[in-house]
Amino acid sequence: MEKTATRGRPREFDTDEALAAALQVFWSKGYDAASLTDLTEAMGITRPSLYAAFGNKEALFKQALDLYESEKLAYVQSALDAPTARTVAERLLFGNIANITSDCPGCLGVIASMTCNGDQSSIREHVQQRAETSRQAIMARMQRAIDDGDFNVAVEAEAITRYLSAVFQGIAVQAGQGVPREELQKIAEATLALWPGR
Amino acid sequence: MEKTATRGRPREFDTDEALAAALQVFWSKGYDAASLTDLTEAMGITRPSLYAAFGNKEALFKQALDLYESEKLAYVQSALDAPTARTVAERLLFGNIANITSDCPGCLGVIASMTCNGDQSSIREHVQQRAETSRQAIMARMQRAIDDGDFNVAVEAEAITRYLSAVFQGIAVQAGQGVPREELQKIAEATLALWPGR
DNA sequence: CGCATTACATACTGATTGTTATGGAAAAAA
DNA sequence: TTTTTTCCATAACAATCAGTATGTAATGCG
Repeated sequence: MEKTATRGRPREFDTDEALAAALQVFWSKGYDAASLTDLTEAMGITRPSLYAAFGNKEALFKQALDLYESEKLAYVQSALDAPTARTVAERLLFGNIANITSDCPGCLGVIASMTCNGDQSSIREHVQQRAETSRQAIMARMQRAIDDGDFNVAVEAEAITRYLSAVFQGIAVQAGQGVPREELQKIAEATLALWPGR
Repeated sequence: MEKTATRGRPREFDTDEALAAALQVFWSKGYDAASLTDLTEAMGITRPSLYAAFGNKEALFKQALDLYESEKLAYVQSALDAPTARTVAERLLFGNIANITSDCPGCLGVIASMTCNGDQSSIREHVQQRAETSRQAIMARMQRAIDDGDFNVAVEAEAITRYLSAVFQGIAVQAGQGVPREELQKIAEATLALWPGR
């Protein structure tokens, strides 16, 4: 733990605030398009301070992603705790919409996974790995729902999960295109209206 | 028409081939990430030749988008000609998957609309305008299907169109993440299994 | 106080971006 | 052939990118 090594000149900015500002930038622009100038201006710090505090751009992004997950994606856990497959889907979709339309349009996960398609890009792998973790959790929940008899037609856990993810991601794409929240909610409502079971 | 103003030295490359190569690059990398070096190498021409033949990067992209629409999106028209709402959806979804998994993963429209989120970026507007045109056509088709009694539940044309678009885009996103074709097809099959009507 | 340590501010690095100026090569028109 | 027009090849352009070297200011410790 490096809690209080308060020797030398103290920092003039709050690390958490700066990270939140960086998250905002990454969220609205994506990884590649977010330049260090954009970041430092939004964070209110200089380049050397950024590197001293966060390492480099990639490390900063990963820390911003941590913040994003802990702050913005609490609804995923809430969804997993829902009693039936339908309510799981309901919470996921509407939680996603609320999350998406809160500050900036679009979903950071979707944005980042498409934005940085350059070469090796460990960022891409990193984002996808996190998404995969969530997907596995949702799929396990769907399997339990199948065992519980939540569905009134035969479904596979993986297929229904990928289907739900597709609607989820499509909503994020359309949000990024400027589609208003009410229309996004209609997508979610339509999905739930077609949902095969309780 | 500027067909044969064959005065002076003739071109040493085929414009259509070069444009097809450029499309390939834009498709796999997106607009911003596709550098002039990437483009000229893939096209087999030099930078000045590119600028003489196509104008600049933005104009090249728009011409590549024209080629993309005419070559790859024929299935949209085919889908609009389908007899029922269900078959329209079927052709759209499977046509999309076939298109997506043919050469490079991902959908150029989705990729481009998310990739270039920088500032004004007329590219973004351009892509979205084309997508909007397709969406309007699909929505009109869905309205006709409603009038024809294709649906067995009450639906709005805009809502069902946006829902279908969301699945469509979600499939493209997952394709870009490397999800194999069979899984994408399961998404389409699930969507059709839940489709409310004929 | 003086010293060590840490952070800030300015300005720079080398690489890469899209775009273009310059000079030579090739082919039709004179 | 000479001229004219268009193309290709090399190399440069200014701007921007991520990342740093350097010097100074501010703190805690002795």
